[in-house]
Amino acid sequence: MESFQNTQPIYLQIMNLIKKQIATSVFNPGQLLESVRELAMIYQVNPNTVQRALSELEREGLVRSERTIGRYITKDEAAIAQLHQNLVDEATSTYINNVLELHLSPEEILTTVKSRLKGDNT
Amino acid sequence: MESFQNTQPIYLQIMNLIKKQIATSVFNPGQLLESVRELAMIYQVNPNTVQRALSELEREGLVRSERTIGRYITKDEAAIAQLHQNLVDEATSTYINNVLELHLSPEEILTTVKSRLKGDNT
Amino acid sequence: MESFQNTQPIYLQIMNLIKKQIATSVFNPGQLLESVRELAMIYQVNPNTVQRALSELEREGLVRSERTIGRYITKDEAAIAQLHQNLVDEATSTYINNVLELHLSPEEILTTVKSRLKGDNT
Amino acid sequence: MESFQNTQPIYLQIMNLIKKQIATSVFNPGQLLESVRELAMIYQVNPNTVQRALSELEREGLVRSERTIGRYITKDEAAIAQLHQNLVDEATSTYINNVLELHLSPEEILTTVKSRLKGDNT
DNA sequence: GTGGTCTAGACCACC
DNA sequence: GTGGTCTAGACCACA
Repeated sequence: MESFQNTQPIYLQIMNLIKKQIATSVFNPGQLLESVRELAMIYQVNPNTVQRALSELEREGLVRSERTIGRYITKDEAAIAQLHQNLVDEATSTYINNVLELHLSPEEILTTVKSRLKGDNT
Repeated sequence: MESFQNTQPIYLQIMNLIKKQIATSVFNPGQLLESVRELAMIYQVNPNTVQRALSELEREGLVRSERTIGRYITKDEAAIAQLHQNLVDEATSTYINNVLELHLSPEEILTTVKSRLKGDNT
Repeated sequence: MESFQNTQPIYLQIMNLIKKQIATSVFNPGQLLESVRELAMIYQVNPNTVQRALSELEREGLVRSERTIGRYITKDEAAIAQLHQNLVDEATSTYINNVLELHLSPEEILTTVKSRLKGDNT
Repeated sequence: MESFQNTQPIYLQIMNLIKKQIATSVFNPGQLLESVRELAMIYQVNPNTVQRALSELEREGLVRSERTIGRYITKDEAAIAQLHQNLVDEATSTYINNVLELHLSPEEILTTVKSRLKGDNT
């Protein structure tokens, strides 16, 4: 049985977006993040939703909050590297599961990826 | 600017599910599909939603409706092969865009996929 | 320098209250808890505040939430025993720090506790 | 029924702080206290709040005000000894009530305190 | 009915 | 200005 309506909570979407930006150095280690209110404006969501996303990121050690100042991206570059690796692994797992369900063999998967990487079609 | 709240319409989700089943021969070419009512029961959705999904599939030539009898999967095996190819390509494009955004080089992508295919960790 | 206004967040107070009730078998292992709305009525706070307290307890593994049904106290009796031990240790630490600040020697502390336990004055 | 939001009035917090300092000879018997204004600076609170705390202490006989000079700690060493005893007793009562609520037997309480006093883990 | 999420708006302490 | 907490009220999916 399938479960439709897979609407991922907005705070999780924001978390993942920021994670990606941390992992790809859009936000640099130790950098001061925009304030909750600014991010809420940017993302067009309620400040509480941003607050929750950032609290979760703090719990995961990727962000450190400093009251009366703001939030900093972690300086722990090892943690950032680990985050990056996790994102890559997750994307890869999802992809491979997808194409395995389409009955592609490992060899076919590799061939597909290779040809896609050579021919630079979007 | 990001757009959150990406609830994909249920009829699209059902379309994609059926496409996958056609492409992987869960449904065979020329096979008679379950009725709209039955599919609605199976997927736990409104019959109108199933109806819409099937109409779209018919527009794409993957399903053919025979009034008073029901709906058949297309016998056009070339179209099915093409569908399969499209699904693979789409998944591959999405994946590669994802990891390119994570700043992986083509070589790193290949390495990642290979290692994931060898060590068959879920 | 002292920091006055030590107002502990309500959701933490509720967490600690429920923890104590779990540790002392007011709530039994596996028992179904009152609903968020009921607890909000009982504690005279907003349902969101109760929700937060329970989410934290779930994160600590003391409560398990079952959607459409409610929340259960964990069946993990080892975890409950550990919780009980933690509460005892915390209370003891706080107490001993207090009386050490009052310049009591360990012998005096023991004497005080003993005499308090014999003479059953409240 | 529980009552949350237990913000203890600041003047009470200051009273208790000064009591502790009297009981532990941070302030000596007969010593001249800092002025209300100075204490307000030290504690970062409104002078009225300090005023109220000192008035209460005077009512309890622990402080004596000498107009145009200032406030003195009482010279009554018996009163100070009694104060010290009260603080110890109060802390002890609170602690023992806490652990009794956690269903510890008197023997277990003693064991817990002893072990905590030996292993001096903070 | 249940838990979960989101919004809008408020207040607080800190600086 | 900042982060943090709380309320009131709404909507959703699930059963």
